[in-house]
Amino acid sequence: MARDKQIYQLYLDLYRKHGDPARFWPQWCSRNKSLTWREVVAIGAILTQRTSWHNADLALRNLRKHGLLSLSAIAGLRNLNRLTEVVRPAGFFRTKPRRLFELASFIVDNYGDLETFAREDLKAGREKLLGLYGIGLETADTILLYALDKPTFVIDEYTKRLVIKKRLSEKFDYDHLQSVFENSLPREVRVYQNFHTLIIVDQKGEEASMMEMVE
DNA sequence: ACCCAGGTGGCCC
DNA sequence: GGGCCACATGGG
Repeated sequence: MARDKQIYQLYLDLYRKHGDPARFWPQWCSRNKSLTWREVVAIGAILTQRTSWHNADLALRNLRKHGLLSLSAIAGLRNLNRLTEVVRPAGFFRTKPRRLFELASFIVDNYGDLETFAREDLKAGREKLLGLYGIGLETADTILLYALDKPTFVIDEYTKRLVIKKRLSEKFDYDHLQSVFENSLPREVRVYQNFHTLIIVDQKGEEASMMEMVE
């Protein structure tokens, strides 16, 4: 089977096996979309860097409890002392608060909110996110795909493991793997979102802990 | 007492 | 430009 057909078939198989992966997304992401759901996704993308979702979730709950679960609240902070304490469960307390503040002030100062930033086209928005401290390829694509509904495929550790296991590529650098997936799938945001989630759910098991942070 | 988890930036050669 | 390495917390 040609590689592109094989990859799309893999998506169909995973979908059939696990069902609609949207049910694994946190409630604030799937249903009950509040005005700030994009912001929670973007903040979560930074908090979960090299960190279990459970720990990132503890930090998200803490942010909400302290009224800091929004980009404007974070951007308005005088210093990072309180933010540091609040996101501590997510680890990397020296870097993550600064990364959150950089993203928040960039969006708030230049666009006001993520709805407005989402008007940038994919390529321009991606370049701008990548220019921020602490936002690399995976975090940028995660924000673009899940918070801004842009069609860019996220390559993470789970995706790489799948590529190795199924021998989908000989090269493993980010850009190449991304093109392998994007060239094999219909260019649809929902397909990219579903596939990425399914890859994780398939490896972690059905109890994928993304379901936490309910209300 | 280990080992791991949706990465990133800063070194080194 | 690829190949290491520190970074921090909570849970198994």
